[in-house]
Amino acid sequence: MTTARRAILRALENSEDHPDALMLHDRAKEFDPTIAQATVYRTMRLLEQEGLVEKHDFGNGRARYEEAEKEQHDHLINLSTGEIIEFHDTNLEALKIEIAKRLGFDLKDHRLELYGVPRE
Amino acid sequence: MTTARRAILRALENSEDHPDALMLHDRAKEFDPTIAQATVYRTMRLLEQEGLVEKHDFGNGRARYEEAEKEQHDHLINLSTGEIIEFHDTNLEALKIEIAKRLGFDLKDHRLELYGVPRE
DNA sequence: TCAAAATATGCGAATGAGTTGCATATGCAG
DNA sequence: CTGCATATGCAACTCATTCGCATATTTTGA
Repeated sequence: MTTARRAILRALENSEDHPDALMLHDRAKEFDPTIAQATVYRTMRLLEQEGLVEKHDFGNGRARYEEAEKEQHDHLINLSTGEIIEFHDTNLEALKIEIAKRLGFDLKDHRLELYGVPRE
Repeated sequence: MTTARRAILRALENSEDHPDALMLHDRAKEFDPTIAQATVYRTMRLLEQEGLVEKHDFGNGRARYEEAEKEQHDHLINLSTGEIIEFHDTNLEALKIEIAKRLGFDLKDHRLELYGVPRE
């Protein structure tokens, strides 16, 4: 556990949004001003492999991260604002598992993103 | 309509899988041996913007494409083999729309991929 | 507590998918 | 056929992410 890693973890804890590596680098600099981007990338890869962090691709080139502790949820992206809304639906979870089973698979992972615009 | 574009369209028609730009480039070379990668990228971007092609990211860095005419479906990726299986589930479609609505949004697009291993 | 071994860091260079500038080639309208 | 608009090939460029390597920081264990 190094200064750099502590800085990244703190930056992550303080983030309510879904930051990308650049944002995390900026935020981590507050706790360790000399931290390098490469370290952020390396640490995020590590955290992802350890299952402590989830990596998402919301479609604009940069990977975005969130802590993995929370209960299972998916994302809805507001196309008007870019805002990301988390949601959970039990029926949906069950249905995903059931569909995989029907096709002859055990579901190991999944990815669901809804893209929508606010209803006027 | 140029030689290069015809070559790419034929390569696409002949593809039952979900090829990436490199694969399409290789396959298109059969019809136009001098075609450049840049042309494949440019053409795929065009086709995607026109809505004739769908672009997917199944998670290994290269975008993958399929013709867009078919009816709506999602993908299950076999983690053991990389094989991609298409499926359609009406309940799932309805549920996605309903969830978006519940959150106050009109669903414009979505992305669902299931990752699984064959049940032994 | 301290030195050696192990691991992580910062830096800049490298990678790899996708894009772009530009001079040339091709397609199409008249 | 000619002229002009558009597309192509090539090589150079982006941009996110990764890597090599020399140095710095942590950890181990005597």
